[in-house]
Amino acid sequence: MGAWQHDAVSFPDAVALLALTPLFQGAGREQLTALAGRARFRRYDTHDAVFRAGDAADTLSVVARGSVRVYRAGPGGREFTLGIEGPRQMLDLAAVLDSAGRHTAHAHALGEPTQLLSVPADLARHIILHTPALAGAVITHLARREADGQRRLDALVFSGVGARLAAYLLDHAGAPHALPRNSELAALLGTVPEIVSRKLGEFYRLGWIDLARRTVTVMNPAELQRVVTGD
Amino acid sequence: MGAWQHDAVSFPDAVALLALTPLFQGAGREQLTALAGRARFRRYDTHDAVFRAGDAADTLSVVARGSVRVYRAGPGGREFTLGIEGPRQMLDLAAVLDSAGRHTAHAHALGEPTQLLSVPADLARHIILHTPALAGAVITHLARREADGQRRLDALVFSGVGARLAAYLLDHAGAPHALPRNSELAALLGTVPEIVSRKLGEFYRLGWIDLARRTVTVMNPAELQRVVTGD
DNA sequence: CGATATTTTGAGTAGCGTCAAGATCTGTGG
DNA sequence: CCACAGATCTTGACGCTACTCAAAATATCG
Repeated sequence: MGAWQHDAVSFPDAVALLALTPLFQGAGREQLTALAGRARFRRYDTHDAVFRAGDAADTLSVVARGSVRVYRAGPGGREFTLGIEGPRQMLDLAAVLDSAGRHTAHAHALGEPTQLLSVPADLARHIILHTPALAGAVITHLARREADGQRRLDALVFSGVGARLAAYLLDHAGAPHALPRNSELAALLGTVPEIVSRKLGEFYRLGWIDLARRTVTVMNPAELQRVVTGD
Repeated sequence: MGAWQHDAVSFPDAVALLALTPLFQGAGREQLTALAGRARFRRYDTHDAVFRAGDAADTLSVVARGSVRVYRAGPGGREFTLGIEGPRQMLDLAAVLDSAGRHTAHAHALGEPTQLLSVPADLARHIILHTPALAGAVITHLARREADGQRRLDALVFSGVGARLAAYLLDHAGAPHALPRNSELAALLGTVPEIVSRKLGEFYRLGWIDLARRTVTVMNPAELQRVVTGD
């Protein structure tokens, strides 16, 4: 568990953060102050658990600094990453909004000292439901996530690791991009680190990507795209 | 495309159907009549397309009779079933509620002559957003679907076809259950018909299920459960 | 009873996961 | 700046699962 702190500066910071959060764009000052009034900052060190599957989803958290990885755990220590949420993103909104909600995934802090702002779930729920603009934003957000989820499902069903890795590379490599560890990539793609290593090596040998000290550059987007599409 | 009809009896029928739809439980008479006033019934024969990926999601449809399979198409004619919606269920709610929405999946009618009630998307959206009880129901619904989607994702990542089939059997076989075609099962589980056939045969030979004329009965739930969990 | 669809089964293949060893990287303390 | 320890990456060898293609068996329906 991470240490948490709540100091005098919290309140204005909380209002400012909430005001910048995409999902709370439609909120008025009144709602923001109500939320901020019961909000608390917490700080987490890298790898601290933010929540675990089975925990009651009684607070809605917004990332203030750092990032949080939400994942499911499988047998043999394998993990599957559902998402990595950075600043201004919310954690497991779905579980929090489902009134009987329990978290169905684990989440832990990544990278830099991570700071989250948490507000009680029932308050967040109440305010969201009674502010049409917020409800609309939340619904749009959940709808998009469902579409994303469907895309991920059929990537798993219809295509192989090579295709999923190629898609990742095309997404994240307009500019040269610092690759995460192979184990993180594997968790993102639904495979194991060894396979990621082999596929990366393969793309490199084909000259489709350049790879130096964990920095990747896409050299041949067209060929990668062909792999995504399915040879 | 299916033939459609709109007759004099439509309106009261539409109000009645909407009133029974789980998602519209929170709607008042006023909202129901507004929706029903612009609703139209359409009838589809088996295999008629209800919508296709890429179509504008400009109407929200509720199943009145029959059922509709929503699926994504992969290479080589393979399909992956996202869901089968029966009476009082809504079709691809997520796409309809995402304002810029286009359908990202295909849908076609199944079984009996299928009848759908469709209301314009913008009207549905407007009414939902301005009725807190409705917004709440929609949000809860989308949240549950996200949880379902996550469960399906990790079933694909962490377990094999055998485990997914066993889970299906345990879900649908309190009572003896009429199995769908192997191709439908395959689309549901993310595999191909041949594998479904083999796995069913295997469970049968082990005595875990009984299988006669496409009617399956679970004989040994404990062993099937072990397969789901992961040996 | 015949025609067609569906299921079953066999045989071959490709992709992925596992295990284990070796190579490379990273950070630390001397 | 170097040496060392621990982590991470790479690579090989192997087995298993699932997919493909094709043919035979069975079921379904008129």
